[in-house]
Amino acid sequence: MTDSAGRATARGRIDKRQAILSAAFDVFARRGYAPANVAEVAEVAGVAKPTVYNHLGDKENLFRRAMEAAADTVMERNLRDVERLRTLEGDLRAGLGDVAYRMVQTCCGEPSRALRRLVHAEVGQFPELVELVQARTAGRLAEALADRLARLSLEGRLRAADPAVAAEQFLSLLTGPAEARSRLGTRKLPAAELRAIAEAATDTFVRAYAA
Amino acid sequence: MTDSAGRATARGRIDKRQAILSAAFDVFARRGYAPANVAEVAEVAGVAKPTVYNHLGDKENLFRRAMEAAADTVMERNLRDVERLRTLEGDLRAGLGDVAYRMVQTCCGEPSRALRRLVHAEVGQFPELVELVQARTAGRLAEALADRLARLSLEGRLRAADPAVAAEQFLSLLTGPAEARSRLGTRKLPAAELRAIAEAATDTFVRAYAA
Amino acid sequence: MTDSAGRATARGRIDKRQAILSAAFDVFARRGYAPANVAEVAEVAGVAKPTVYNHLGDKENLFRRAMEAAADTVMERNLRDVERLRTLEGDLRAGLGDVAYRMVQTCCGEPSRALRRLVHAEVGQFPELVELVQARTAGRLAEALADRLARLSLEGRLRAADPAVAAEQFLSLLTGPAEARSRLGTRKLPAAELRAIAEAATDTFVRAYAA
Amino acid sequence: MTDSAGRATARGRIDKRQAILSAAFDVFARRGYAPANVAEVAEVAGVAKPTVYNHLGDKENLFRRAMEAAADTVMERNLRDVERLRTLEGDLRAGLGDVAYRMVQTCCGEPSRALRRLVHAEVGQFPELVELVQARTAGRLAEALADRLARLSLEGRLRAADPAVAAEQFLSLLTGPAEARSRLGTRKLPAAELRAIAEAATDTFVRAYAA
DNA sequence: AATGAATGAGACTTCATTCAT
DNA sequence: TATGAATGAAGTCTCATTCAT
Repeated sequence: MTDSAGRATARGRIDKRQAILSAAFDVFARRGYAPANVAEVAEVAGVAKPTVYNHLGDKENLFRRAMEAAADTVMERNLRDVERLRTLEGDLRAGLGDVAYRMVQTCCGEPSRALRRLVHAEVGQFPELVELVQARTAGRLAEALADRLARLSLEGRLRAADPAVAAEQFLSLLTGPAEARSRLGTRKLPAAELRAIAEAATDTFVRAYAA
Repeated sequence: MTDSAGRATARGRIDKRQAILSAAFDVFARRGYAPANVAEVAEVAGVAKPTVYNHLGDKENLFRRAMEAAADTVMERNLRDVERLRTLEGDLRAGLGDVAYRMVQTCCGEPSRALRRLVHAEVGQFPELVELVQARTAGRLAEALADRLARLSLEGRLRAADPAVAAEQFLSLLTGPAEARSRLGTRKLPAAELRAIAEAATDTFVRAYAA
Repeated sequence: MTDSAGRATARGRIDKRQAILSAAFDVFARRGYAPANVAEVAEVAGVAKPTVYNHLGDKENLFRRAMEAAADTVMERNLRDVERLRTLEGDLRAGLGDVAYRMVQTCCGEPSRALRRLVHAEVGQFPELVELVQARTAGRLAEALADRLARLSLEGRLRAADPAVAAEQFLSLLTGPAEARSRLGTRKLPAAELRAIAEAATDTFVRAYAA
Repeated sequence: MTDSAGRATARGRIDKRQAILSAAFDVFARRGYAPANVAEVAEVAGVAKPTVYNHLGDKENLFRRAMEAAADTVMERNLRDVERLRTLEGDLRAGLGDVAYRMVQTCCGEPSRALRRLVHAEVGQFPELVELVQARTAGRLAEALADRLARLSLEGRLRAADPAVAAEQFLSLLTGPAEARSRLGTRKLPAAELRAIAEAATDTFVRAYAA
């Protein structure tokens, strides 16, 4: 991390910043914003407390940046799922069902849940996080999905309808029941139940939107 | 201790407890669990700090009881909406649409949103709240809705399907988009948008479930 | 405790006061002055908190009166031991040894220890308690012992010496080692060790004071 | 962190810790454990309240460490007195009397009294302090004294006897009367009375133990 | 006379944040 | 730049004591 003269390299600085942000999200996700303390973040990151302040200012900023970074990470994974939509060549039902299953899985994963939990929790103190995070996660997903659904409409495989609304509803049919059944992540959903949710959502969606 | 004096005292005690619980929910909803402080709860309730402790023990218990009480309040209002389902005599579409509109309204109201926000926020520290609150609010609503949908199936107005799943989906189609559009309550939804959400949800639901 | 008209009798009042004082000493002895709380005293006494205040004013006064009462109780038992000194008719060694044994036993008993502990503990806050309590316990004992030793001097069985000093020393030879060995009451002394202490004290005393 | 800066820092830390411990003993001795408050300790030590917590954890640990440190200090002074026993070359009576006088002086000094008072006071809450403190003060003194008395026995200047018991008794003859006369430190003993006590103790001891 | 309820004051402890090295 | 140490501010909770019945 240091060059021959002992000065920190740019790379080293960045690594340390990443380590801090990652540690911060870890701690915030476990404890929540207020109960989390900077000391623990520093400890998990393997640096001293003032170093956290040097890199990221105060706790609020640390939180914002950590959420941002986490949202980016989650988004990357989400987008990989959306890529699958490209392969909707064969049977519509089967294809959508497969994508749906992947999406519930992702949305029920710890990173997504933690992100969602924290955004909900701190919406009062950090209202801008809703935009910041949702835009990169659920919003981005809905957008990509809408794009694809529009395509399917044009291809005559779905009836004409506002693709944004359709996408929103499809996602709601997935995440709503998943959150309810998992009791907000308290109960781990068995794969079968997850698949059932995906199936039911797809079924309802196709019935309502098939051409 | 007896009769008029006794009843007055007991009533006074209960009133004070209610005042504290109401104040507590108010403060917790505004600040979140950790940042809320008992002093403010006491102030809002118009009592001295130790009185809060006398009545409700410690901060954790105060929180739990306040959430419970708030959930009861919200539930009562929710159930009034569900009553409307009885009047689904005429046009199915119109009837469901009307009920849907009322339900999004209720779910987007401050009490509901605050409750949901707090449950999400503190699910890590108070996992039992999910059951406690959801059972009285969303769960109760879904149940009542399921009952009614089952009836409609028997009457041949909806196709045969698991009414629990149908209810869950109907609610998801309402609350999912509402949460997304209102940015978790950050943005106040105009009545027109709320109605549009209700309409879209009803439309999709009827298409998927009509007999 | 109440007469036919329901008024508390004088006897009832006194009983209640005694109950409170006894409970108070019990609690103070267990917890110490500051950590003891009036609520527990009231509970042990089986009365309500304000009743304690009605009868005994504030916590300080409650403590003083409780100590006084406990000192009286301990004194009574001590004096019974001193009575034994009258029977010092036969062998001096044996007689003194017997009395010594009884005295260490008494001094190591819980009431005596608690009293001593509390006086030591609160000598800073309640300096007058030293006089008040010591006068009735150790002081009274020393005095009685001195009287008896003076008699033995006159009878020519002990050499001439200040009987007050002699008594003081005899008691010190008993209680000093007992306190040290029992680690201030932390360790329960077996009867054999108690007897050994009494024997050693008597032996030294007789060697030093025999005529 | 290295060399001069390092040593200075470490030394500074230690100094601060010592200052806190010393201040703590001061405050505890004046007020007792429970009434003492950490704020005053911090003030007396000239540091901020959290610094006390940084260095010593909580109040209980602060108390224990302060007692330990104070016991060490007292012990050092006690042992200097015991050293005097080496010079028991001339007249036994005179030599012992001299040592006795020094010992009562030490035992009646504020540090000793405060230590004793606190141990007595808190034996209920901190039972391990008895061992911890007594071992370093009275116990250590008794041991050293016993060693010396054993030597005197071997030299034929004292009769054969258990030196531990003899030492214990000698100390009891000194401290018992001193505590009684000073009313547990409430009354300041004039030098003459202190000397009289030392003389009387020595006299009795020599009569009982001289060869 | 006795009690359920209420409160003012204060204690311990934690934590975000800043110095000084 | 990174850190060990220090601190101001704040929060939970307890308790002696007093009202009102």
